[in-house]
Amino acid sequence: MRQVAESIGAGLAKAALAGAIDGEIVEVSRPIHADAAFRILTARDEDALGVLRHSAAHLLAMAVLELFPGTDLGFGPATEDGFYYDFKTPRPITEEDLPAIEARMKAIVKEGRAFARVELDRAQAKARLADVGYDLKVPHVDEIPEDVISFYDSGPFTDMCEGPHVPDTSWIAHIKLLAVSGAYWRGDAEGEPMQRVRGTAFFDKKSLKAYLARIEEAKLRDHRKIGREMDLFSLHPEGPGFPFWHPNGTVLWNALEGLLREELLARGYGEVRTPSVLSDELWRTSGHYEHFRDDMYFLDIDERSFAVKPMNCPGCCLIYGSKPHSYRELPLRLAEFGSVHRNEMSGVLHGLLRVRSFTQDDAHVYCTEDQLESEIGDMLDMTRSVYSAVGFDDIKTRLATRPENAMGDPDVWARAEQALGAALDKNGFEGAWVEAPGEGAFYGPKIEVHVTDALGRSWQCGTVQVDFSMPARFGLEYTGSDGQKHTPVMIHRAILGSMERFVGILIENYAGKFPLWLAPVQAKVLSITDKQGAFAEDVARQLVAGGIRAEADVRGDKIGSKVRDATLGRVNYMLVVGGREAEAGLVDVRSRAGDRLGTMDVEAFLSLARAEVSERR
RNA sequence: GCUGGAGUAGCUCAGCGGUAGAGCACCUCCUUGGUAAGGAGGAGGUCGCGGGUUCAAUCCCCGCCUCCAGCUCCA
Repeated sequence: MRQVAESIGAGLAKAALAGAIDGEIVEVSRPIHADAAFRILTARDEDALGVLRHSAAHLLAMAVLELFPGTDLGFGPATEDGFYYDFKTPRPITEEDLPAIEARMKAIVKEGRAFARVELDRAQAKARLADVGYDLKVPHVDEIPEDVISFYDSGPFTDMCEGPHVPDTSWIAHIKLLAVSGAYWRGDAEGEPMQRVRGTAFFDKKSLKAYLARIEEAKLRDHRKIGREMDLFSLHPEGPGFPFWHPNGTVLWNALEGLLREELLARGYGEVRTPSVLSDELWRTSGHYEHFRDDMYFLDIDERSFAVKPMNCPGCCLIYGSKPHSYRELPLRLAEFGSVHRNEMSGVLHGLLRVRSFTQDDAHVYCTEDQLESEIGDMLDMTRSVYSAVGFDDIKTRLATRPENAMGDPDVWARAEQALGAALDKNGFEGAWVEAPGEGAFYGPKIEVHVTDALGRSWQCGTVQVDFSMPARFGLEYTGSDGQKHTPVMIHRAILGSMERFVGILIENYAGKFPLWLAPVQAKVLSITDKQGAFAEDVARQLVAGGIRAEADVRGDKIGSKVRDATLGRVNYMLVVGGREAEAGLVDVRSRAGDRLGTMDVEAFLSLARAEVSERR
């Protein structure tokens, strides 16, 4: 392939880091067979970064083996953000070792060691692994389906690896080791403990720097830190994973609920509330007891066993089943801001992003199979509308299809998957969704909705799931136009997913600098001297009466100090009142960003602020 | 749940076998200053919890709890 690249042009040959033959990515040194479809990858290709990073993982292993002789290797793949390699070293690697490892890596980069592919059979592969002391990988050879097993040699280093790689180590100049952490051989907690060194690599210095800056920026935006600074929420040892919402955080929560309720009303939903504690039998009927009892909280009351709800759907099904239904009522759309509790493993808890009690902006729609596509379409439309209002316009979707252990008729599955796909196509996601084969729930296919935040990070939030199982389990029915009883299809959907998690994501997305309609403190009236104290407080009262969340700062500090505090407190508008303003009954308005909007009367500011709130700017 | 690390004032952190410190925040007083830090004073701590070692433990040891970084998991 290198010759082909050269024949096209010397520039291309130089830029060629890998190629693709019949869709499979390989290195440029690989021969091209007759009639093969091929392309040449340069740093600009999407797949190129993965090749570079996997090569960087090898580079890391080279350095570690040289610095820690006797190290055994685990796996070293590229990841979304970089790469890692798992090691079993004679002595533990610590953070302090990373600079030395990185320096050695950079020295090897300068050597420009080639990645030379060697192909062996199974027995040769095992012998070679044993020879270099990679004991962990020996049994793995038997699990490789191909008969030809490839190794990549770079100087004294060799590794069993599928490839492909960049031509030589000089390509991997822009690297950074980030962390060392515990891992297990093949991710098995019972297995061999290992150490994972993580890092990242880019083709150019600028991208690497930008990535590292993004990590720093993410730390500054950590919702746990901002949550404390803005007094939004707190967590306590008395309730690990159970967030406490403070007044400021509850403002955010209520604003989001308000937004969702507007949409629910417009889209023909009814809102319901169901109890948090329900009898065991319900959870046996729904199937949750069987599948998820380890994650549920149980309690005994009067010799009866109850469980705290881990999901809202069974309760909603009781509402549906409380009376007979006609096909004329369908689709029946029931929404619930439902608080659920799940006993997640202690190690996974993380601020608001992973909790044990959370509130889903849930809804269950009972409909016929024919109505699936239009109902799902409306849900996607609502998703787009809500996300756009909170500032997320970059939305990605995945369609998770029938898994191995699926229940129900495969034809019904196929039709449902078709309906989901069609709904995606017709609602602005055409060409923008990917299929995730086999990742659906056992009871039905689902759509996952991911948003991209201001730092380019992707978060899974919304979900739309078709359920062929639960209506039958609960014996739910409707009478069709034929006079016969039929079982409805049920759709579960959540737009934000979890209110807690979504607020956490929003905090990080905005770095706490919320648009006016979400901001806990929308305006602060700052007095310049004590003489304006009463006026400042009166202005704040007028603002509150006018529907704006306002406070007055009448401390004996200087105006500069008050501006600074309000700015750090992320208050959207500062209304400065000194002698001139108090005299004229005006306020001097300053935005959070520092723009001076001039003096105006309170009514003028109110109408400006109200417009901004109602438009959710 | 597993591996490793951490827990000292509201926050960020220093200290370290002889019962505790700074900055910011808070309170009081002085200052009344026009758009990102005016000054002085004061208050605030069972050094995460429980055991042990010691004449003496915030400090050393053991157990637990919580948090952090990963792993794993996420209906």
